[in-house]
Amino acid sequence: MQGPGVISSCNRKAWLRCCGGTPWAGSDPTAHNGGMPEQHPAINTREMVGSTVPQTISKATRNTRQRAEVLALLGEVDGFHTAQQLHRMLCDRDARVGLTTVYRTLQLLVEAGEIDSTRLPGGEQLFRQCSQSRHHHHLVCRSCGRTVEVAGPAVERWANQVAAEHGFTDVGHTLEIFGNCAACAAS
Amino acid sequence: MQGPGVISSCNRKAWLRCCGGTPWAGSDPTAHNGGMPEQHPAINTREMVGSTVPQTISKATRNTRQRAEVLALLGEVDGFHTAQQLHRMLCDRDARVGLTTVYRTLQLLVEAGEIDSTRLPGGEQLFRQCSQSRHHHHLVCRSCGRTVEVAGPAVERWANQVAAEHGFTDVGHTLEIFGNCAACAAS
DNA sequence: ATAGCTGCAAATCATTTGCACGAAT
DNA sequence: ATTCGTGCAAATGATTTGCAGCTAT
Repeated sequence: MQGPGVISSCNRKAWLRCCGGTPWAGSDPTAHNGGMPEQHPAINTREMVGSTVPQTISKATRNTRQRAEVLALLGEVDGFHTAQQLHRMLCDRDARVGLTTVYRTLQLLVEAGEIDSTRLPGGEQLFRQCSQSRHHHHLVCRSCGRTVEVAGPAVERWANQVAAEHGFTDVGHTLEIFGNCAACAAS
Repeated sequence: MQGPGVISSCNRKAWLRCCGGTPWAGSDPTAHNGGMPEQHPAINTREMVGSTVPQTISKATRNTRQRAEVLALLGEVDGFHTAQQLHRMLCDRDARVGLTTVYRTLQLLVEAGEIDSTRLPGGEQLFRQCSQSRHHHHLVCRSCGRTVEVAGPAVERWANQVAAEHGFTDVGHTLEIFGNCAACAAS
């Protein structure tokens, strides 16, 4: 049943089936990383910093403890995490925030443009406090989740141009690069 | 609750909530297209043809009627469709194939590399018989689903280079361009 | 014959929603 | 005081799986 190690969309939900680890663990059968201990928050790098992220949700009218908790956590962890993971982390630090609230807060933040969200090839939504306000993309390590924000002005231009050539307007795009980072390759 | 018309990840499952239409219908609040009649298979264009798609699933050992039906349908419709949509279409043409089988066949095809699959910003998986065997990307119309396969050698190089610069190996990437096609913009 | 298929029903799983209660303004 | 936020439980909806029966080979 296990498909080849390509970046295909097979093995769908299988990734998160192991609800404890990072969503990347074991995402690629060919990866060097078999299984890391549970509750191991992904170690990430942020190479293009730029602190522009406020400590309150602009759109929000009320500042509650749980929102503060979520915001605080987002400020501490780097890299992408699923709502479930973030919730688990909150539980681990006894932050007492309901899963529902985590989802709702995350959604608010995304709408407010204060956090980034992508999707795992498997379809699960990932969230990350983004340091850049401009449009950018991510280079994500398949095994540890280490993330690098990359800007690709050339790509933006190319995408817009291609779209224009075909008569498309209101163009937007999604682009993520996956790979194994040096650290993981070395280990 | 409605955010701006950007390609953000809000309004998640709301898209497919209306189980009858194409997943694109109403995907963008700012789109010109309100709601098209149900069961309206997306009209698509395929600009980079190249018939390399066999009529049998290579990996499969047995050729069953239902697989043939799925393959046939895939050969007729253009553009991306969800498994559910394809199944509905099969029902409409009295092809009598179970939803489960559609899912299983589609998965087989993806694993065999005979069809393409992407995800809607909302997370649902889309399938499309791809005409190019090489790696390529898609330019998808947000309202009608019209799809153009585009090759972006420069992007491939750029992605690989960026990844390499950061020490990443086994690089892969996903890239989709969304927009409103000329036809939809005109209507 | 017989290993694969198929499809129904039931199971998963992430995410959403209804609703009554608690908290921020 | 109100209105908004919270969280539990239940609902949703796409996708998967168990399993008994059917069918290509």
